[in-house]
Amino acid sequence: KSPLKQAATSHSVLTEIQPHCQPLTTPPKPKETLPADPWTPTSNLKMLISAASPEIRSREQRRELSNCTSKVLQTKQCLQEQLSGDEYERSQPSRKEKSLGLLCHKFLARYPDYPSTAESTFICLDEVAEELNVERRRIYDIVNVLESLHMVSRLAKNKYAWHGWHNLSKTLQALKKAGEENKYTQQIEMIKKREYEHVFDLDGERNEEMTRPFGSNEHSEMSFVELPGMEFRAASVNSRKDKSLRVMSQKFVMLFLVSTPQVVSLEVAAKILIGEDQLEDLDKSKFKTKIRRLYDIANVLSSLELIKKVHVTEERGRKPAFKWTGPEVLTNIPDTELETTSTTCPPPVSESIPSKEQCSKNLFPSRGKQNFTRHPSLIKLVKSIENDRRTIQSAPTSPVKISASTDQNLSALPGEMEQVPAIAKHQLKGQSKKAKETKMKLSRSALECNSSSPEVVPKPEPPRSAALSQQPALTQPPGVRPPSHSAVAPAILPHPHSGVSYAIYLCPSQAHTVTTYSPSFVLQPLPCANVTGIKSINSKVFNKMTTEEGDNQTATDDSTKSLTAKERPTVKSETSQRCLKRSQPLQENNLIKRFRSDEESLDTSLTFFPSGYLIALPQCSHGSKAGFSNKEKAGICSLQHTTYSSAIAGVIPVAAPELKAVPTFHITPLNIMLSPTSIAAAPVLSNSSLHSHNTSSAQNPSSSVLNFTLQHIGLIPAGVRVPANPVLQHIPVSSQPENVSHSSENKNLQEKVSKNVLQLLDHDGLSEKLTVSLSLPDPKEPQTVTENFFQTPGGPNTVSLPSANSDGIDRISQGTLYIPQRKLEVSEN
DNA sequence: TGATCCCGCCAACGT
DNA sequence: ACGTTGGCGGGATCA
Repeated sequence: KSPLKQAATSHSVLTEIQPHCQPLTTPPKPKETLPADPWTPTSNLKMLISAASPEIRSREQRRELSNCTSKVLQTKQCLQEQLSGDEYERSQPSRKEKSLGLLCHKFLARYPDYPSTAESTFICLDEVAEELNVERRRIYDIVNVLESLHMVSRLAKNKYAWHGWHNLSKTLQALKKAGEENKYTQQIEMIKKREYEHVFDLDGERNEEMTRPFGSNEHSEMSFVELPGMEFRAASVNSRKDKSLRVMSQKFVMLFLVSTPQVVSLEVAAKILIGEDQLEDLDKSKFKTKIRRLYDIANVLSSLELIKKVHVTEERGRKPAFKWTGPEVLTNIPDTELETTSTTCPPPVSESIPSKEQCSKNLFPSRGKQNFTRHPSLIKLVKSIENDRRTIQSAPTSPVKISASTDQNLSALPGEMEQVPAIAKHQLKGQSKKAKETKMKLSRSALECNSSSPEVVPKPEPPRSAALSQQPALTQPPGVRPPSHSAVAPAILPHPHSGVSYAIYLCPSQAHTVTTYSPSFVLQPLPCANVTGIKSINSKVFNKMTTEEGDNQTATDDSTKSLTAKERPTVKSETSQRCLKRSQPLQENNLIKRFRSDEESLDTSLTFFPSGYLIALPQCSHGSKAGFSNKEKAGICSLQHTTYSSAIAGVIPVAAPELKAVPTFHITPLNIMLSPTSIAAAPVLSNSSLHSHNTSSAQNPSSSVLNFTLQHIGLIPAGVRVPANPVLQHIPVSSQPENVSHSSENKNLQEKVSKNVLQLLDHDGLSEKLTVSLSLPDPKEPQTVTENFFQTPGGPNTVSLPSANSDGIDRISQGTLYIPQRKLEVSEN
């Protein structure tokens, strides 16, 4: 039966959070107080084995950590108790300490992230429940969600198998596919639209589409998505049927995977999950219940760091939402490879380091059997990382609940079974500073092996990254995104002033839900994207809607802007400071206030821009692997800070600066959320440096590489090829003149910039070109195109989207791309 | 307050 | 009949 609330039998160190210092409530069974791990009778043996297992050691570390924090909590509680006299019972286990999320962390901590595939790790629900000291009911909640991700599978009653993160990549791909098939993208838009109309339109006429928005509802009851090779196990004992939570969880995840700003509000999710087939009777209580369930799911997903809570600010006000922070999921991967290729998905806390093999293999994620020669520098890098890890994990450990066979496997296949300690980040939040330091130190060591400047520029980062992320981003297997945005960002952002050219590729499939920003306040007189030329079928609706929204948003925009500007000072760039001043709005007080209140939570309001990819066409590494200079880093950091959402979209693990040593493309996902402010205050670099870089750029990437890259990440279909260097192509840009350069000095740059090509690709692979006229950057601000692009909305720079190829525009108007000027703000916390 | 979401009743199942 | 699962929603907490 479910244990009594207070039946405090601490079997696991992990349960130490449970206050044992409360005398009144329930006399805690003083029974087993031995701190040792009573895991199993063979624990001694395991202990010996684990001495050699890095995995175990790291596990131990993690546990220590959580121990530490929990102890703090404990003492704190005890103190409280003493101080307040008899505050007996209840105040103790604060509600938060019993949260599903925390529980999930504990749960996850029990198992290796990447368990041996040879031996199964089993989960006995009873045991777990007992050891974690919770009712079994709660474990079900967790397990059900994990099951939906195929991280566990049911073997028999009360018995599950733990798979860890092995399957996640595949699962997500499957889910994404399912989501696409289910037309979730459209559904989301539908809901949003409906909602909008509901608010702003009082005229009836809404019900025709309300009832049957999506023509094909044949499926309508999309059931549990299973993985090939996974299902048999489940099938053995699983009497499918309900699985509501599981299915709900999957659907929820799908929503993230198919929506372009990967942000899903609870409300929308609930509506879709409720009514996708059934008539939309806005049953209040049903809705409420759904929301409750979604919270449950979200808590687990959050523990997995697949999502993160944010808030979207829309016309309606702040709405709870969640943002996908999990790995980017590629779509165009053939099923065959889906099944055979086992891509690894790194667990949240990036403490695991992929093996060399993984690293190199994943460098070119999921295109299958292609064999790539590892670049020497990469090998070196990986090696040093591995060394680092060994050092880090050299601490002795105590036994862990893993089957002995697993352990042996681990030692037999070092580097293969990387596991990532899941730290109870919740508990660590208060110690984010420390964590950050640790993280920085570690990342630095990694950076150093790359010979780049050791200075790691501290940057504002979301609180969530307080989690100990002991490994630099570059250690993440490609195709997967490290949990911490900051980790990836540097890589995503191309050298700020290298004079590199970029091609912008928009992925139409993502363009559906793209939102853009409509500047309506003084400081941004120029629209960032002039899409008026696009005559979309839907345009009427969206125009109307977006316009109003834009107006409504004005106030928010201001504050947003200020906020970002305020943060800017972190950037060590005199020029940027100048810039900042220039752009600093009058409402400084306001800003500061706002900033202060949000500085912890990084409540950055951001604007989404059309998704796509910024692909740097590097001048082949300038001969040296010269890392970012401090200044550069600063610039990068600042940028990354304001564009953190792009991190999620990381398709290619360009992440590590190290990779610069390898001639490669920097592909920056343009899942950009820009805050107008950041744009205005973007760092400025010296002209000279720009020019020098420009002139020095001799080599162009071979077109084959480019094509490969594009194909690889699914931007273009296999057959299609694009010119190696768009910059070399002269494409007349008509709209350019409007965006007047402020100085002739900049002409060169301007020309270069304006020649960048925006390539829109169709699902079918029919690609059309659109030239993007990237306006000339401010003469004094010789940034790369990338930055120009970033700055566009704020500064004098503008990007005119549909400037040339009318054909392409038409294509867009077919419905593949519309850019509602809805503004979406996302803030953490 | 509203947003969160813990708790545990109890029904549907499985054995 | 009894144990497992897990839907569900009241109402406690949190912000």
